Amino acid sequence: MKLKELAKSLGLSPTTVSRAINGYPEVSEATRARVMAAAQRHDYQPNPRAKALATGQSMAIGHVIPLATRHEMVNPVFADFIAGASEIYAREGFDIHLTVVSDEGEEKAYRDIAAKGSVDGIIVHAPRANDGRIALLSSVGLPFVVHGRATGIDAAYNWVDVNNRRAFRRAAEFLVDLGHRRIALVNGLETMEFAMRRRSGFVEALTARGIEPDPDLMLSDEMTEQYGYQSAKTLLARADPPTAFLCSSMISAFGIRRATDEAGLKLGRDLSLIAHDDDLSYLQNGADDPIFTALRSSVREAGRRAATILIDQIRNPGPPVHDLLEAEFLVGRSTAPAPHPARALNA
Amino acid sequence: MKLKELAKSLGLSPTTVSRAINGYPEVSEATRARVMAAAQRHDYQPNPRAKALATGQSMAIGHVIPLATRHEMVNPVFADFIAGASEIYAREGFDIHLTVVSDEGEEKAYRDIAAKGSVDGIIVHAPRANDGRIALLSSVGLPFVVHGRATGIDAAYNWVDVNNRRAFRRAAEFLVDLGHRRIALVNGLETMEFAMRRRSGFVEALTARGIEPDPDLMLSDEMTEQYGYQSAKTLLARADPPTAFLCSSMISAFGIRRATDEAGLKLGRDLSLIAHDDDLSYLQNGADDPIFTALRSSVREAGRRAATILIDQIRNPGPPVHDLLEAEFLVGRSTAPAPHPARALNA
DNA sequence: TTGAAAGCGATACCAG
DNA sequence: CTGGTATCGCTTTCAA
Repeated sequence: MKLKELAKSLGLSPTTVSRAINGYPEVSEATRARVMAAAQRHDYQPNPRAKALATGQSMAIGHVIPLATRHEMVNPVFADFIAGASEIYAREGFDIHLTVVSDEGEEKAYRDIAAKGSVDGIIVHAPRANDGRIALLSSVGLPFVVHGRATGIDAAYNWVDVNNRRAFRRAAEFLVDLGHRRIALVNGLETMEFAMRRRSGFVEALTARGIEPDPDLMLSDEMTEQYGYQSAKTLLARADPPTAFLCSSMISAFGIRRATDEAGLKLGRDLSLIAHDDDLSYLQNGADDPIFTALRSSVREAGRRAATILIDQIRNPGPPVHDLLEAEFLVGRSTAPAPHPARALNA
Repeated sequence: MKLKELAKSLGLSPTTVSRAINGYPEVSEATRARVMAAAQRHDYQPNPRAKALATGQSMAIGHVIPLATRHEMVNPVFADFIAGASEIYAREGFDIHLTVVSDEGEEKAYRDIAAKGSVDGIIVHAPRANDGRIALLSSVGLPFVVHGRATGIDAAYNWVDVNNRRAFRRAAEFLVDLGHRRIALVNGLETMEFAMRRRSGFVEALTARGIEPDPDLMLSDEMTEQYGYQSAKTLLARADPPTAFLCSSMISAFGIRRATDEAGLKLGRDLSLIAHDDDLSYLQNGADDPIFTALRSSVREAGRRAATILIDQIRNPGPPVHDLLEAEFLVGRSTAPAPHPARALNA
């Protein structure tokens, strides 16, 4: 069913029908009701491409997700973020236009999307320091929101981020307060902004507590299971192994768990976790494992907020908006002060 | 830059320029070269919506991913599958149109997509038995490929699937051959086709080896970490705990590992894994942890194949195509016959 | 409050 | 081989 047919079947002009459907005020309520009813009855769906061509609005949001070829699997965070965003999109009538690019192809991908005008706005995932994409998008004038932040950018831009620095500072403080002195940081690639922030939160905490951060205990790489495993294995083989791990991803954390397993150690559950919940209460009861639920709720919420901001920017462009989620990266599951499992090695 | 402008700048008609760019034969090679050069120079990108409106082809593939609200995180399999598919799409010039729907909204989502004609084809994820989506899509005549299979469908349709039954049969056989008699199946929701197939492979293997499958040891639910944890915890608390686990997802497997950890057991690495590799060689060397790489390569390959089939169907509709990937679901990492860790409970 | 007609940016038929 | 023009389905002035 197309607009013209609908119009004819009602004895009206396409103009009027279009106006009725799109809620223009200059249509009498009587005709509007008639039109709406008929539209319903015939299950009329306006052709989005025709509409887009006429209005210049595509009612679509682009998500470009970078795929490091070394990644063993796609970062689940992307999916959860998108799930959150799509709740908003669905409500507001936007579609998701997904582009998966390898690291090299990234700039070209953005350029193409902008040139083709296939979307009204873009979500930028996994920003890096001095990220060229931000300048690129600003220059083409396509609204965008960054999931995360990029330092080294002079222009203001929209972003949504969780409070990574604060989360890691707290996590590290927590470990220190449990009595740990040698804490390993198994971090993500520190070309990524979030990893840099996490590291600095970590260092801040140690320094504030009078502990000299040991560079040998601060690792950085793509966060695979393999990476967590190898890192932990290597670290535990040292003469002075760490007694706690602060890790930047659950996937890598599983690798760490495997390594401690193999070493015959029982980790004091010093596995890392991002929690949107702001307090440590679950650490005390431990009834539910909050790793996944917390991660999800945090990332989804970020997706929702980013989508909301982006749509708002599309509808009425204004000054950039920031949104810092007070998410937590919490540590461990043990209710008692953490044991120093590594001592078993030397025992 | 638009076609008309490009044409004018070349002193040609839009018609000719369009023909040159789209590779029509009736253009002299000289003009074509001129046109292509100019297009390059001006970074001309045809407006996809105008093109779509004119041709009736949207050059987009729809992926509809269902999101059970109970899921703690988005199934990473979707992302990896899409990553694989998008390799093909990128090459062939298709875009991805992503729709995330909650279980209830699903049928409507498909109906809308079909009615709006925003895509040239659809990938159906996570089919269920007697899946209504298949009849729906067949009836509207939109090309589609199912990732997985659905029984109870009379019409023929395109699908790509890994050999779940065979994989689980083999996995179970492997465990039996290691000496296990009480093997738990921690399966996915058995309303899902793949889970049903896995279960039947499992049962087949036991039966063939003269072991009566114990219904109490066969669990089915959404595959969360929590589910794996609770299942294992409950099972291990029995008077006659299982000595091995066959599990349907790595996420749940991590939960199982946690439970065995807590029980003071050292799993004989009876963790489950999908591997595209067809032999068991890595079980002997164990140098690398193949869980993630194998999963990824298998699912990505499925994505690639599905995309290939779908695009082919779009271009020249023909009889349905099946593609059964010979992926493996393998068990454990131990090179020696598995210990019976559960005995420790009774010791 | 309604309608006629001119776009939006491409494709494709029909002439030349 | 090249060009004029109708067309795709909808929106949006401009007139009535």
